[in-house]
Amino acid sequence: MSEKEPTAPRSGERITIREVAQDAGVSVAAVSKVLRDAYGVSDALRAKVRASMAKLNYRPRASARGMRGRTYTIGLIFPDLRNPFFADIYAGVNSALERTQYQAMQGVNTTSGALNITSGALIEAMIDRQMDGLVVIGPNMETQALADLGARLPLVVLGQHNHAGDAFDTVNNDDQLGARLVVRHLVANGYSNIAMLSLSPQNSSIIQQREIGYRLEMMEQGCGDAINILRETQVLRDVQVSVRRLLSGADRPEAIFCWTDLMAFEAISVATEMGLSIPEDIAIVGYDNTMFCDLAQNSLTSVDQSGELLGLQAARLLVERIDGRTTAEHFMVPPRIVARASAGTRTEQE
Amino acid sequence: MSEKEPTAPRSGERITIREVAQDAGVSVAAVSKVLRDAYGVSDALRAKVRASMAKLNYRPRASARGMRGRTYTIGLIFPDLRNPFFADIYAGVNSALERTQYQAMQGVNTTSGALNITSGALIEAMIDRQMDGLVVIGPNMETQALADLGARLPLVVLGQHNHAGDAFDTVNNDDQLGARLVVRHLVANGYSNIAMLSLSPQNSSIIQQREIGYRLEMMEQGCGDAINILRETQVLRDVQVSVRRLLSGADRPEAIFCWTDLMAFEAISVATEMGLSIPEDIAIVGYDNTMFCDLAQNSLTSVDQSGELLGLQAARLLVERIDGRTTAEHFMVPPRIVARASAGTRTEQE
DNA sequence: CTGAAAGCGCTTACAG
DNA sequence: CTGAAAGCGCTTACAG
Repeated sequence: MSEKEPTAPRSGERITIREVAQDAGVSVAAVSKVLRDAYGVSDALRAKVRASMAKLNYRPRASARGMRGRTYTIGLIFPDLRNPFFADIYAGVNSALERTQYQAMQGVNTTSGALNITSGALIEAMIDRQMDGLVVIGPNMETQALADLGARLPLVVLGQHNHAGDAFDTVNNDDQLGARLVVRHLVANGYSNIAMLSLSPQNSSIIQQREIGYRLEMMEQGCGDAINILRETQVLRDVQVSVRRLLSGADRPEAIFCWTDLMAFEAISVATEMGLSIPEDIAIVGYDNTMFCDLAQNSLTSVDQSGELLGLQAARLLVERIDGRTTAEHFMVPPRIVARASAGTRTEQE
Repeated sequence: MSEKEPTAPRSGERITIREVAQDAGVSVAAVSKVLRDAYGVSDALRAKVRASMAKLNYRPRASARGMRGRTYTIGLIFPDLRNPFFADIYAGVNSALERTQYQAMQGVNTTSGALNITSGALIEAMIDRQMDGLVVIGPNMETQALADLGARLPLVVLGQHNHAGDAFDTVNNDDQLGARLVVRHLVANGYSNIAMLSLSPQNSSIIQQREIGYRLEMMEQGCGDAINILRETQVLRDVQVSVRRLLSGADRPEAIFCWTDLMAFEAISVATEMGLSIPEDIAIVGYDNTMFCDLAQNSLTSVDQSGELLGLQAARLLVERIDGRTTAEHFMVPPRIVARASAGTRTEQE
């Protein structure tokens, strides 16, 4: 190799724990202890080692540490990269990890189109790479599969309401309440014939919770007869066709509650193409309160689920698990409706 | 630990190379060779080892491999997660890696607001974790800093036009041509007073190239007098203020070329709020051809830079570098304009 | 073509 | 509190 070293460490490549030990005049084991903030080192020794580490610009190699201990790396598994909501979660995870030795490495689960099953490949790849723990986001996995995974390594699941004993922690937005808030808001604004655009297949407990919330609140608001759940895949083409059919029908609803902003934007698009005005002809509500909701061309009423807080809690819980907690914890964040023009007060038509 | 093993490997935890060797009746070194597809093993031995690996469900540990050889992990560094364009790049990287042993791990460079400098922290964390190579996307780093990084490990830079000898490969969209295409398209559709909304600080060579393309083509089209470049940070608030000022002025341009779709969506929002119609009052063009361009409420004319192809090439080049190539390669993808309503044919006003 | 041995850079018991 | 030795699971020269 013809590599030139910028700061030219004497031995050749990278500074190792051995060189730090030599420089500080202590044993390799002592340096290791300082590195891990382990119990049983004098302040004097710690200071000497710290000084040498700084002087030599020492950085431990995660893979070597992982051979016996931890890699100080946690895996983050996203279901998708297109939804800007995930950026909030990521920010939260990072801010929780900021003052720790942990670093998050992210992977996106490649779901094959409409099938949308979380493949084990990425998870196995992360385990092969010795992740100390995993945060899995919005997985389309059976609860049992998650429990099995949680038996193999520390696991926090974000966006899954089903528990499985102490196998893993969960962090969730209260999706049932979120859906209720949407219905309440619409009813308060004068809408009663409210349809819901949901996801197919609806094996995700998030979807299930939102559907339940929608149903229950519709009934409580006396709109039980109008309950109408349309389930569609995430494929844009399919969504468009579905929405178009819904809006063309004789019994066109007054409002559509879309399970995610991305679908709501599609609904706005179709309505616009059909020459309908929002919310006069059709009110639309989304979920996630994505940054695009604020744009005037969307002005989409949506449910904020505090993605950053969700990510923060998930990372915090995972580090606790890595540090030895073996009982499950479940964190739930309250949703909040953000009102915009797309579901503004209904004005009588004819 | 009270962990239960699902498939119950005899020894306790995970199957190691030693157990495979024992099962196959060969040496540990032989298994290692089969694992690495290394030169010098008989077909018979290879078959035996493969059979044992499959039977025992053996999976090598990346960190152990990394102690002497490779981790078969490459780092992907994104500047941001909010731009859906990056999802295309990610898909391309993954499809290039699909049939290899390599796995991409992704990190997002946390840029601090308007400052937008690629911090070394994430890069160092990736090096600590023994990434075999790095794909850095749209970095705001000096060319020299990239060259230094390339001297430390295999490096491909995506979205940076400046070369530095053989230190790293680059993969780019032809941004200068892309900007030219925008101007040509607008001029062909009847617009001549075309402003450009660019990024500040414009230390990215992508931005520089797009500005150059805009300037040159404006001059060649005889619109040199109308050249007007506005530079704004990525902060939404700032963009809104800038666009509003631009659109309120007495000399309002006929069209705005925005350096990225995200900014174009903001421009559409501001124009909409001001009661202007698009493209009658103001035409708008973006860059990236994000999925949101297709929505009727945006219908944004944009430049497609084939994100997936960019990602694919970057990963391919990186694996070549890891495999020993030491001379630089530079890959350039031609851009393509995608015409939509936001820059449709200009109709005379007064 | 095949294998025994050393070693990668750490952590982990275990002595002192 | 401190350190010498063994070992984590692989790969790498080097013999045979």
